[in-house]
Amino acid sequence: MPSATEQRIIDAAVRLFASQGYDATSVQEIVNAAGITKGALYHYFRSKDDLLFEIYRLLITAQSADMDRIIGLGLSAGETVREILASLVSSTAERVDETAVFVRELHRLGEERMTDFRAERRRYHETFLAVIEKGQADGEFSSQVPADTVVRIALGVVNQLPMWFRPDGPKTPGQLAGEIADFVLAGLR
Amino acid sequence: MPSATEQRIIDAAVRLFASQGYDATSVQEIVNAAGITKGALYHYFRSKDDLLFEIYRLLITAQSADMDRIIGLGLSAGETVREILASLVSSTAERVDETAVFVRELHRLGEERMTDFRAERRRYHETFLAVIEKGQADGEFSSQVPADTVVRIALGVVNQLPMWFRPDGPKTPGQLAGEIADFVLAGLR
DNA sequence: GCCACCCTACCGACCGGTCGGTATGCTCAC
DNA sequence: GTGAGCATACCGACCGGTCGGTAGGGTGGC
Repeated sequence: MPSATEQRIIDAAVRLFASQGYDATSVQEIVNAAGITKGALYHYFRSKDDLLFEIYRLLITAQSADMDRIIGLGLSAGETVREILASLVSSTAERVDETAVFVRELHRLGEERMTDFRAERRRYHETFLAVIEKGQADGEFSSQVPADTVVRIALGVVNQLPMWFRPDGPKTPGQLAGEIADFVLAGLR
Repeated sequence: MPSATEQRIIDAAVRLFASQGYDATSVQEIVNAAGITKGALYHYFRSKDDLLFEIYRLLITAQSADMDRIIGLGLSAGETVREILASLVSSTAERVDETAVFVRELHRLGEERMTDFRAERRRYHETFLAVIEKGQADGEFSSQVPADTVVRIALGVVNQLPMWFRPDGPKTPGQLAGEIADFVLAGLR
């Protein structure tokens, strides 16, 4: 469990990285925004890169846990797809800054961490894929469009969400999640 | 029309920006990759930012021209949507690096250029939106999912394309374009 | 024919400033 | 007293951009 100071560093970093980008944000700006000093930051994080990676880790961990929980419910393919999308859209809408940083700065991951990340994403991807393929095999979904393309489309929208979603916009995360799920499921009939 | 040297600068910059990010790429790296010197680069571009903006400009100009051309064909809503997606997916697949830079470094645009860009994107967005709304009004498309959400989904996939599309992958840009168009149109029935 | 003049294209050493990171030491809870 | 939790001062590397200069080709006056 992170200390209060650690949490403030992460919060400040996420906000700044999201609005300016990782490289354009100096460590000094982060510590100023967090109301601490460099000494404190380097007490908790080994490097600026480590701080970025910690943001990734928190996001990925939460998403994977959500996915596993939903799969565990044992719903039908259609209901599972709806639940996954609803949960993903909602959690992404609530953490737009984290997601924006994540999507934009992914390429900064070093070789080793990139490998780890790809493995985790692949697992996530294939879990989702399996749900759709099962739905297709059972005749619940149409097989007109390959399952992997459907997954790409569905996850693509979510990753792009930070580009246009605004918390003060006309639609609540819940509404949006419903509309997106409706559309994806309509495409699978 | 850009000179050969200018073109080499742009090509090198696109490649480096795509693989490392804008800030992480130094001007020196660009000129080394292009086989020229800093003097030459600053002879053609006023700043590193200008170079980035030129990359955006080329991409946006081409996309808008494609869209206008397709609208001008006077096809049905369904055929228009298919044509727009096919052309967008294909051109994006052919210029993954440009698109990756574009999506990732958008936030670096200054105030004025950002305003210009938003106006152009809005125009693009609303042209696409109008096609879908017309299809819905004519009864060619279902109105179950709001047209703006459909547009968001469709354009979202395209922007995410650089994240996973590989030219040496199993699917050609044409196949992919077809599958994506199929799925979007299936969701609109 | 030729030379003075100029212009575009380009070179590369250099500068002011910024940045990530470190070294050192204080302080206070246990 | 001792280690976790910080603050402060500072370092060296690097970066975007500048600037004085050059190479070479075109052009017009004679």
